[in-house]
Amino acid sequence: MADKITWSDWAPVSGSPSLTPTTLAELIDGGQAFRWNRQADGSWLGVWGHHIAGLALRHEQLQWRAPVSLQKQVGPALSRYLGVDGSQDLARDGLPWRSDLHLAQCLQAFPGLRILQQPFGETLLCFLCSATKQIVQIKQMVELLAQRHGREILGGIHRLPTWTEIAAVSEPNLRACLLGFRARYIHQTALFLAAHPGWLEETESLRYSAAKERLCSLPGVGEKVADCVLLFGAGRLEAFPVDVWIIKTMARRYGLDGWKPAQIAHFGRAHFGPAAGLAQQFLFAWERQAARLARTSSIAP
DNA sequence: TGACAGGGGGTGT
DNA sequence: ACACCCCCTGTC
Repeated sequence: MADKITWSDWAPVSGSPSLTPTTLAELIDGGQAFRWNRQADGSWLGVWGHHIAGLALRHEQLQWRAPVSLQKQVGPALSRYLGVDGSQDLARDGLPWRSDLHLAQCLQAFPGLRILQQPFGETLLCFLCSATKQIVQIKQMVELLAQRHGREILGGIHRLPTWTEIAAVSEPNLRACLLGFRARYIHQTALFLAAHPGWLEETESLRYSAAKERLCSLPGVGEKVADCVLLFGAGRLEAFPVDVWIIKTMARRYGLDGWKPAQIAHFGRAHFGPAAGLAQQFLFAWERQAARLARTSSIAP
């Protein structure tokens, strides 16, 4: 399928820090994005918007390539997508790692990890799929949505459907993409967005709290999903999504046993500051890795 | 090897 | 608190 494609040569991603295979996997396949897949040769193939790219590591240096016909647009789009402009380095240094030993440990464990800057509408769609689902399953839904309802880009690879395109799909047909009860939320959201042109773009431009309030008015969007959309799809680093992993990690590493999600979110923003969402990503990566290690070595995390 | 629970990046009532 | 859908994963 993807082998019909003529690829450009591999080239370094300028501005990217060196990465370990683990951190690269955490960055593009760790729950921020759902359309990166490992290929037989160990490289990654990914799709966002109407872009297709390959990523690979050579001696910890990040390399990229693109289908030759798309190469010109993919280059700049990829830099933006990966957030390698340096702004996140400042944000990262501004985190309270000097006084927070656990945070320092997390930052050190995943050097180069960052927040992706994905297309806003697409991020909303992906996180509407995410409720009580694991990454593998979310990827499956998103892939079906793309293959069945999104326009083909190249070589059998499809982009995700736009909200306008989704509005034209019946709820049963959405459900057939393994969406379960999420199909109704996505269908209703699509109808709302179709009836309110410009609503999404306007939401993206609002300040964090106003944007979050608007997102939460959509069916199927609560605080957690809204924060994910604003963090991973609009670069709002102050968004601090609280999911079961963060609840676990805040209980265990910060002594917040029994705290409710809203309380944890409040603590997170107060403790980690304006880039709380970036801190969240490191804590999240750490907790997931601890769980993986525990599973393979049967040692309590 | 195949069937069978159990539970899963939440949201809405 | 519990239903909402239903696929993955770990077990027997």
